Amino acid sequence: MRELKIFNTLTRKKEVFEPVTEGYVGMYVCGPTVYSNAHLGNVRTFLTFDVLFRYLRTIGYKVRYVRNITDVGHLVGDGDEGEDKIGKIAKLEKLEPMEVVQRYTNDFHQVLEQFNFLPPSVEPTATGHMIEQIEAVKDLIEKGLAYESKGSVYFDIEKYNEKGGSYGKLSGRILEDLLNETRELDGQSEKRNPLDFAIWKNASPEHIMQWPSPWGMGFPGWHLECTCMSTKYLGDQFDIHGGGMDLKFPHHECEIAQGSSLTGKDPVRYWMHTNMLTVNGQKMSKSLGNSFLPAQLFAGDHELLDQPYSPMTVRFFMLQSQYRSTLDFSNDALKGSQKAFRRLLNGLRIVKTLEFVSSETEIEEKKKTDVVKAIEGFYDALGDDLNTAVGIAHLFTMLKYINMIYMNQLPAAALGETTFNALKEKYVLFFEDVLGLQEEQNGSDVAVLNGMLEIYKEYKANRQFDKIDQIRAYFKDNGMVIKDLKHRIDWAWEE
RNA sequence: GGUCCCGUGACCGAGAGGCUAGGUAGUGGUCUGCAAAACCAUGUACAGCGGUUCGAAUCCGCUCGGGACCUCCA
Repeated sequence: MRELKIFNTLTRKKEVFEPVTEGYVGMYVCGPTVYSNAHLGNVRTFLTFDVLFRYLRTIGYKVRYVRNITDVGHLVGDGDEGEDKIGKIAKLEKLEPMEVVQRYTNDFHQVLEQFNFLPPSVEPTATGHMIEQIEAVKDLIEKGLAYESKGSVYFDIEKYNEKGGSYGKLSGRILEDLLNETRELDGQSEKRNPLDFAIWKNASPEHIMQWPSPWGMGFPGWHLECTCMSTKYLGDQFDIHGGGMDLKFPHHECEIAQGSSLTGKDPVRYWMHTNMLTVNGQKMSKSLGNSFLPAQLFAGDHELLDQPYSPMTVRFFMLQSQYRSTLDFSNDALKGSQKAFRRLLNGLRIVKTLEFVSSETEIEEKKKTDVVKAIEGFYDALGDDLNTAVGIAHLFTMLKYINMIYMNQLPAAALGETTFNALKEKYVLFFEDVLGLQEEQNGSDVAVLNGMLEIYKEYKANRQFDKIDQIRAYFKDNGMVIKDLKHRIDWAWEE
């Protein structure tokens, strides 16, 4: 098994990954609250873990990837006092809450599919784990770490810390500072301490999402679902927990508090947090109103865009940066990625057709080493805290040799058969399986294209250049170009 | 106000004490009916000012600029 280093938020260091159980990885990622459309910022986070999932499998791990859907309990506005997000939309649009949930769950799935994400192993929902959550609340009360107040139940931060917990350790916060800085909010009288958070909320009669519980009708607190679902499917302590940086505090901090209180174990070994996607240097977020919807991007239908960009272009664009850096979203950057991605994509088509031809040619050691280094470099880069940017740099080195062979600038034999085959095999593996990039279909029929190329050849033999230009124009209109090479005629996606 | 992060060439973006990241754009070349593609060559970039060091984009300090979290957010 190749070594994987992960930057662990808990220790603020890169650590060599060691799974709880050899050969197996349990990974949990906080999924979306399905009350609105997924935007590109959300996509970046899920993309990071999609690539991690793919990479872990590629290097031989058996991975159970759990990504939840939050369909209740996530409140609008401040702390524990707002309305349920889904309930609010349901009321506004006069829908059943489950209709809201279904609509945006479908949207979420559709978006992820467009970006070629692998489905997780388990995709649990909060409403589907009501019993587990109620049991967890009971348990926490019994352990003296939670208390009931007016039909709601709160987690007791002070008790937790008295018993050896250290609330704030993930986000680097000091409890005293937090206590001093907490803003006074209305209705906090229900809590003993402003930092305490709801694990069960009392529901007023008009609240449309509620369930019976020992504390009356109500619904679970947001943080609790992740604790219940992660430990249910991955165990009391599991390997990797991921999410956006903005969930570090308080959401993940609360998960640690709940999880370790319930099981006596620190629930997560490696915490990973993805950085934000920014627009003009500012975080893309729903509340700031600067978010892009994938559909707007694909249609080019946004004031900041002057053309559409395909899902794979965007996927590639995001992979060109490291997940812990902010990534700024701009037209110019996207354009560069589009061109670069098409080059790589044409390389994919080409490499699949290349065959080794043995010849008298001597092996060119320098080039051979170059290829081998690029292949190893790709693995090393991904193994170094998922550095896809560096991985892609190595992919471009591989592309260069693929192109040289294809163009007859370098005989395949100069690399030696083993290296040639590795180049061919790994390029496809890295591109498709690890990075999750793929050909984007536009419905062109390869047989028809090849027929046109035959005609092109005839015209060329007859030096009928006007006809040739016509064919070229036709290809261009369809996003393709004809590659008129010395030794062959082929087509490629226009870059 | 508290905690933390970032500022890299025309643009995007890796790296994190000595070793050409990469991509896009530009320029020159090889090739070509012409193109395109491909390949080759080409940029003395690391916000500013000090300091540590044989050596700093990388470490330390200050200044300027930007951002995140502290409240729902991936």
